[in-house]
Amino acid sequence: MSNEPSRERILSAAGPVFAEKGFESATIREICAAAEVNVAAVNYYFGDKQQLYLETVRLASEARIEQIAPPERADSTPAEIHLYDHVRTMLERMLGSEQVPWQVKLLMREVLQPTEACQELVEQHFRPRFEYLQDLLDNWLPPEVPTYRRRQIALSVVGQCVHYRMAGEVIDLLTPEEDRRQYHSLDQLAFHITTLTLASLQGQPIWEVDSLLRDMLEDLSGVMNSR
Amino acid sequence: MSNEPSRERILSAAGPVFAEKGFESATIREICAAAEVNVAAVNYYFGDKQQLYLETVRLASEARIEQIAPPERADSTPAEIHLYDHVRTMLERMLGSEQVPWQVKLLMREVLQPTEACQELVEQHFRPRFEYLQDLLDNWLPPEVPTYRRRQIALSVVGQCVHYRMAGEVIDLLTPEEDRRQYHSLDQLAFHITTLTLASLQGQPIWEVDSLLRDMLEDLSGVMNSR
DNA sequence: GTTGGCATTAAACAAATGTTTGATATGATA
DNA sequence: TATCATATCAAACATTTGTTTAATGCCAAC
Repeated sequence: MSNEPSRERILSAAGPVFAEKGFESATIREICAAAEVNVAAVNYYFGDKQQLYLETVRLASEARIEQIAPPERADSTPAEIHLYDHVRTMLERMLGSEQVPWQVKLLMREVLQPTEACQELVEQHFRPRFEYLQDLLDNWLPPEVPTYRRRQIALSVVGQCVHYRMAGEVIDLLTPEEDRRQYHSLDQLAFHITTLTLASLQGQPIWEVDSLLRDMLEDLSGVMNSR
Repeated sequence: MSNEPSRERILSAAGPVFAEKGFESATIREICAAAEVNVAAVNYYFGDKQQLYLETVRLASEARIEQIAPPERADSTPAEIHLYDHVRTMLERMLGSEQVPWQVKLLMREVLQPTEACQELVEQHFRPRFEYLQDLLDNWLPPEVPTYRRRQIALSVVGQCVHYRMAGEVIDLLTPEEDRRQYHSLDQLAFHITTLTLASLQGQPIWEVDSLLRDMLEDLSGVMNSR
């Protein structure tokens, strides 16, 4: 860590600080202290505070996407599993690892209160994934369902996932700790959101879709031990 | 406005400023300038910046809740309509009026990054409404569905609503402006979220629930012209 | 009219902020 | 060795921050 060149040390240190405090409240002095470099280094390497911030956001989104990829599946894998994979990957990117990674906190700030960095973020990362989700949903939607309705359903899926991150602390206050430990694992959240979505698309109540999807997942885990 | 007593003028001015910039980035000087009072007035009336902030959050939640109440319904009104009303009211509180009211922005900040003010907020406002929603869902859930599953379904409903506020700016980037104008009205968003939820509970695909709920709403609007 | 408590004011304070400066060290190149 | 661009440093700079102070204005009560 300490033998990294200064420029990289600053970037590594800036990420968590910007994520935790936001652009305004983060101070160059705190970042430089964490990076063990002189306060003048930020201006020397990046020009000013804002350009350091922009560079940090760029790295954050790339890093988080590359960190967690959806599992590879055989072509014959049923669409239900692909939907489950997508939901679970989304959740894992946002909730994965015991404490929230700084990359996620930083991206959340951009979503909630976009700066210059946001447009790039949407086009490079969000839009492609969102369109893939819409294509997935076509497996169940009859062709006469209009485009705007497809988008709304996809937004519903994303909204359910994002909620556990955005409102995470409030949800924790609303949920008994016992239940949280037991039922808020990545797998179980992904399972719930997938079945609720499938139920509304297939015309079966949730609790029936539950066992269907559960069987599919168990078949898979016989073949490969993902999950 | 100018004849209000200073203390109230400060509170009125502080709301929008805190909402827009957050606690740290908002400055006492800006608030006092907007309120047309001396910089010392905040410390005189509230002690310090933080206590002014706490007071502002308290007022924001109360104001927003009282501003928008769900419509009154006859006892015979079907549960589907009550669910629709609840969803629509939630959406209206968060999205209502053309520009986002400062109260909502402030509460969003608390949800995303809770301070002292958040716990009070949850117990006073969020928990009662959340429990009402869970009770509503019991109309469709068979009694053997466990408590944690009820809560998850309720969280899914809330998550879909909140998403349009939290990620509003990103959703705007993902949605053609034409579609936004045409299909993102309060009524239509509430309609979509309600039917998707009902579909998953009743075992009918969305597009069939659509016409069912639409008929119910039209029956109502014959009696009273809410919506 | 004087007193006394409350409200308001301009000014000052200490601390923290982003940024700049000028000197010093380093290490390759000639 | 001398040269030179790069990298690092402590110190200073000019602002801005929340907060305090001490003086002044106001107005009802006695």
